[in-house]
Amino acid sequence: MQLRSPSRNFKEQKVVSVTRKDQVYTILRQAIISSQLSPGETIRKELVAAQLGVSRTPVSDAINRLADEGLVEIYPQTGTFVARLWLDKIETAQFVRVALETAAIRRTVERATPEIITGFRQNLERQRKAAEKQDFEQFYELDEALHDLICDAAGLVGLREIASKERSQIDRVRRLLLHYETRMIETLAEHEAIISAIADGDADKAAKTMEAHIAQMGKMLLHLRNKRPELFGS
Amino acid sequence: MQLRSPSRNFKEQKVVSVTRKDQVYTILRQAIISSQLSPGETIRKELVAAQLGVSRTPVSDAINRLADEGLVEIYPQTGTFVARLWLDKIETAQFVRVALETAAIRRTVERATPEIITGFRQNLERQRKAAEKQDFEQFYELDEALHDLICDAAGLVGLREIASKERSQIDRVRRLLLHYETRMIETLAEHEAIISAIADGDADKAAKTMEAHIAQMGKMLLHLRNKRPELFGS
DNA sequence: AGTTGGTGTGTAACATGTTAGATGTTATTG
DNA sequence: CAATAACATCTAACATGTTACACACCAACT
Repeated sequence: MQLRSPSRNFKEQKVVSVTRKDQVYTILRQAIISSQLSPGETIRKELVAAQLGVSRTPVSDAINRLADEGLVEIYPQTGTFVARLWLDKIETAQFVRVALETAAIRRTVERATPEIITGFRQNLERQRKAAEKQDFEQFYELDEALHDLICDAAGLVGLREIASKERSQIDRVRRLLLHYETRMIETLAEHEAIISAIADGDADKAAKTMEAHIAQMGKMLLHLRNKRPELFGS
Repeated sequence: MQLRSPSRNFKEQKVVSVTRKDQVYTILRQAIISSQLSPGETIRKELVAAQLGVSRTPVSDAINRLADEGLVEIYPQTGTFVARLWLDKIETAQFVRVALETAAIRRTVERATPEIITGFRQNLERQRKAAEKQDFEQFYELDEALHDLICDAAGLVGLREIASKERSQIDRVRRLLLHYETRMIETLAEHEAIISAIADGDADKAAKTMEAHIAQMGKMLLHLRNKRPELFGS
């Protein structure tokens, strides 16, 4: 018997081992965030397991992780549900998002190389095209990608993952809002202002613009609650 | 058969259902953060299960959660280890901590009532006593509690849990540092400066002071790596 | 001696069986 | 008829059995 300790031989945490629970997690998360599964809807582990052709174990593991993330609510011995929208939790998520992304953008301003700026502008160009085509889904994906790019440009290992996780609540709300109001033109203008500020090296302006950009969602949220109260909790 | 949907009848998420996996999680987390389990050490699920008198399932669940939190490293089909210290991850955790806590303190300044300020000062008083007694552990606990109090005072549901989770890496490092260097006097002074700034309603000063306070840890970290390189990864 | 390939072992991942408890329903009682 | 208690049912939680795979070890070959 040999005690194996972590050593250099390990394929250093890069093999993003795609276990079944990871796959199930990704599928369910996507389904929840995209509102394919509605807030409040029941999730039957056994059914999910059958549909995906796996046993209950990886499904349970995936759901536990989603519960940590606040995307599902588990009531012990009773049932599992897609998390409803809780205004106070969304408020906290917004706060965290603003805090992280404004801080990240300040670092990004310090570190942005011409190549990185070019990457931003390419994304903006594609956003413009998507906006012209009225392709909401595509525009939304590019929006998320841009925020990820800015996070990455801050040059901190794992920051994107953390930010993305904390953003999941908000991403879900935004998807729901997509069907009611789009603001694509305004959003695009805001993105352009942010990138310009970064290109100009103006950290304060970039942060301020980002903050205002993120804050936009608040008003629309109340609008959604009036139209679809069943999606909300408490 | 009746489809149960989440309703008001539920003991609304307050019964912090203490399942076994939660208990195991708490025990292991505490053991890791307190360095009772050293970075790099092997964790044998079966052994842990036997020691705690439970089956492998709740242990696995707890460890999965700890892996999400970055406190353990799971190598599929190979083994599970207490996470080693990775400078780049700690750097990211520091960044996140600064971002969240400076943002939180700005809100706290706006909302701090006399009662809340009194709570802060009571904590400081106990810190002073602990410092006089050279009671490192007690002082450290009060330190964490103060940061939690400030988070709570920001008035955002769940913020403390998020901040606490993102802080776990750093808490672990601080515990290890405790044995080498204490800085209790200086730390106490920094805490007092932060609270004074809050009491004065000076948000900028409070945030600046907090940032400087958190940044202190950086230097000591390199010191630790020289003394205990085996705790570090990469 | 260093490299390569086969083999054994131990572990996480996965599957499935069992238990406990929360809730809805029905029966019972005043 | 309302309140309450017994019951049925469904689900997550927990236990345990099985499989697949990563790594260590060793032998054979260059």
